[in-house]
Parts: sequence; C-alpha cells; structure tokens
Amino acid sequence: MITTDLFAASQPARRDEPLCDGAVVLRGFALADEAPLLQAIEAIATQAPFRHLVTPGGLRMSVAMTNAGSLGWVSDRRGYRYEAFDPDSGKPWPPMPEVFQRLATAAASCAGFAGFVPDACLINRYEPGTRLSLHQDRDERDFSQPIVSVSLGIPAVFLFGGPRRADPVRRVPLAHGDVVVWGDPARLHHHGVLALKPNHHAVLGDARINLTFRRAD
DNA sequence: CAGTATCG
DNA sequence: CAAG
Repeated sequence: MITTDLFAASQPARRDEPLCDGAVVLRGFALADEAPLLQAIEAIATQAPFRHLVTPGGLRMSVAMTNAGSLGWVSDRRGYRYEAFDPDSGKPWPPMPEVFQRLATAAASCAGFAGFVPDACLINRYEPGTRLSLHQDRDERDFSQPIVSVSLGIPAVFLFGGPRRADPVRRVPLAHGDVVVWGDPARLHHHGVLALKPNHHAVLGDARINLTFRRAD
C-alpha cells in the first residue's frame, strides 16, 4: 500500500486520455526520446527526401511524406499500397531506427496492445495550411495490429471518428510529444488532421512531423 | 474521398 | 470573411 503510493508519487504524471474503446492519447509519451527521434528523422529524410504523393484521383496531397522500415506507404494513380522500394530512388526505404521501434512498441503496450512490432513507419511533414482529410488506414494485412501515431513540432487538431465516414468526429488537440494509439475495436475508425494554423516550434521550425507506425505485412 | 469546391 |  505504502510502496504503491510512493511509486505513484515518484512517477511523472501520466494523463492518458481514452478516445473510445481501443483508442487512447498518451500525452507527452515521446518527450523522453525527442533528441534521438529528431536526429533519426533528419537522417531518413536525407536518404529518402519528403515528397508530395498523388491520390488515385490524380490530386496532390498537401502533406509531404517519406518512410522508414521494410515497407513504405505510397499512393499514385494506381492506388494506395505498401512498397519495399522508394519509387523516387529505386532503393529500399531507410531501415526503421531502433529508437522508433522501441517507442512504438512501448506506446502500444501502454495502450493495451502487447507485442506490437511495426514494419513500416510513414513520416508526414505538415506546414501551416497542410491538412489530411478523413480516411481509414486499411492497406495493412492484419487489422488486429494497432496504429501508433507520434506528434512532433507545432500543434495540430487530430480528427477521430468512427467506422463509418458519417459517424461523429471528435477533435483532439495534439502537441509535441503526444502519442495516439488505436487498435482492435477502433482499428478502422476514420481519422484526419485539420489544416495547421501558422505556428512555430523551437526545434522543428514551422513544421509538424508525424510518425505513423504500422504492421503492414 | 489520404481530394476540392460550394454553400449557409 | 474565416471557420466548418
């Protein structure tokens, strides 16, 4: 009893915010790994530069993307899919940094998804005005595996809806270091990001970087 | 429809 | 006219 109280008092205050059954926001979860995370992102962007993909409808996405891991998410006129090779360079995507994998596995575990080992990390770069309309992540093989989303840089408003597009949508402000995890009952829920407001972050400048971890294969 | 344009 |  006393040991429990002492333990609780010695831990940083964790304010986990459940969004619904199967989805939770872990406030500040990535802050401890901020420096190595940013260094790894910079190295990845050097090998596989951010680029604007085109939707199957032929429209340019406002968010700039790259990938790390054995598979990377891509979109073009042929559709959405995962590819082992960067279409721009013909080379494999940069490998998943150890700090990425460790963070994703730990966050998933905290959210109740033990044994999550991502093989793909989609890296999205937002600038003021960038948005991502409501969609589902449904290009992966195993929907029993969760999605882990890490926010870095300037804040954004995350949209989290339900399994049907017309379902009510919650607005969730996300700050530097916040992590969202959604899985099993909420794995196919719609989600998106409102257009970013003009803002500045001391380290990342006028940008938000989002890491989205998936088990694609 | 991982999009925009148009409207109240 | 910006936000939704």
